Amino acid sequence: MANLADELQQRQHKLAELRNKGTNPYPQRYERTHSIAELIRQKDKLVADELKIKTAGRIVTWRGHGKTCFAHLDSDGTRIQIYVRQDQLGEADYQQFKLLDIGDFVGVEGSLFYTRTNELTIVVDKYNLLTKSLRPLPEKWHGLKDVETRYRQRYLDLLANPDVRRIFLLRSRLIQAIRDYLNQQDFIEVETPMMQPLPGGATARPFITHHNALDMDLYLRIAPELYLKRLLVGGFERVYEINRNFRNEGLSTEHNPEFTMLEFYMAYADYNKLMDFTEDMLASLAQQVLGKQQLEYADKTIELTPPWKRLTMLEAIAAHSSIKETELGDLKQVQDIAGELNIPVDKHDSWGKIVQKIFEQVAEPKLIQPTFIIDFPTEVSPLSKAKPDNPALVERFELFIGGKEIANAFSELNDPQDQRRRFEAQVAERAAGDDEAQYLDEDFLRALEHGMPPTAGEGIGIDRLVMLFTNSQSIREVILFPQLRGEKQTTTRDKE
RNA sequence: GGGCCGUUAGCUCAAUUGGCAGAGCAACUGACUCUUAAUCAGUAGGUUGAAGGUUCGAUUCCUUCACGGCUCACCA
Repeated sequence: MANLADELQQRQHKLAELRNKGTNPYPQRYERTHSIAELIRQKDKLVADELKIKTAGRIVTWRGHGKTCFAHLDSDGTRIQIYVRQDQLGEADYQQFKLLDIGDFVGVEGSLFYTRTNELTIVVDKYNLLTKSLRPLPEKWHGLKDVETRYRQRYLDLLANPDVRRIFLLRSRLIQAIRDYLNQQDFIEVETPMMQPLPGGATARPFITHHNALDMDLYLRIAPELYLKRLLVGGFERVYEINRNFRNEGLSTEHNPEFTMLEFYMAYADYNKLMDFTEDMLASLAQQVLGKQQLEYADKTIELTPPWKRLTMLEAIAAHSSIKETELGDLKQVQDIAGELNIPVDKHDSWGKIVQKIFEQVAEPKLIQPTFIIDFPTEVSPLSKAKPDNPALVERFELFIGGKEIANAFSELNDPQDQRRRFEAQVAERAAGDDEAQYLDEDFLRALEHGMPPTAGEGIGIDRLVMLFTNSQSIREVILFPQLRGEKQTTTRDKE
């Protein structure tokens, strides 16, 4: 009795035996007087008054002693010990109790006391099986370490590894705190299409799908941007959306094909205002969720207390290399520099694109403390408003923390004629072979022609933010079910 | 897609130079009425990721494949 097939069979036999004795192993409901967490909170009164309680949980440990048994029940991450005695239950019920396994859910009735070793414990008068478990849980002491199993069977990971549970609790609290923060500032949360006839608002390869009844191809969105801006045209002045984007790109420790993005738009603001706003928002979130404004990330301490450093992209390159700003003036110069740095450059790459590549190579990984990189090349920012004094640059920033890009924001381009020219430049790049260049969206241009107020908008990668807040080195650690290759077909043995 | 590393019992891990595949926990049987990584005695559990190859002999060496991790490229 002990390879997996045998153990599964063993548990099936116990299940059948319980059924034969009239036990329903999967009853509908169980009325508790207290959750386990509530028992612990109210323990002083419950012990002093010797009150009868009913609670429920999953059996996670088991120590049998002949005619008594100790076990721990877990409910929603909180554990309590139970003490089961044959002289309390009677022999028949006690023998049946021994048919239970680690992993089963039970409801227990009894009262609280302290053991000799001073552990709060329920002495059980009566129990009910609530769910029979047919597969063994991972081992109690070493837990579950196999990364593949952790991701494929995340429920086991959550049961076996308390730190994993904490990460996803924190993720939930962080997202709730973001909603609270924005709602307090008069933002409204909206939902825009995930399936779009044209994938817009970012430079990325999309997933494509097909609607049968309409007989049309649709793209899973790579960004909600163009729809959110239509809402600004429609008179909503502060909107945000927290939802999934889909990009058909490679996977890495920082990229999952579907990822969660916050985008928000603020009318009458520009990118300078958004930098102030972002500093305050992230520092407030850290204070609220972590209780402090410092992050421990990869052996470094990150200080989120504002103000944060603001550097133009050209200044950042100069600050982190021996390149001078004046050496980045024209296309030929940056092509030469890229060549010296062994940065692969495409023949038709623009000045702006090469400058961005140089920046990513020499400066980006060094931006550990929060840093706004501002004033991007216009050529790589087709939706951003140009700087009034220099049309080669736009009012755009990206926020880097811990060497990762966390946010991307700009003064939104609301001049429909300029926007049309920018789209046309993208179409030309696409024709030249860049399959990530953006599409010309006539419907969006029509909206802009009706008038969008001056607006600043920002996107924040929620997964990466959670990585920072939880000191996680891989995006898979903060996504419950990260994308993996298809699993091998389950073996016959495994199905038994 | 490229490079490097990994895959041994349900879980966590061993196995010397190529020489009988092992331990702890989990499981099963028995003992045990305050244990808590319960204890004690015993039992069982393996297509060493898959398929080939070299060899008297392969967990070990070689090839191909699958899956995972890191990394490079692409991106956020």
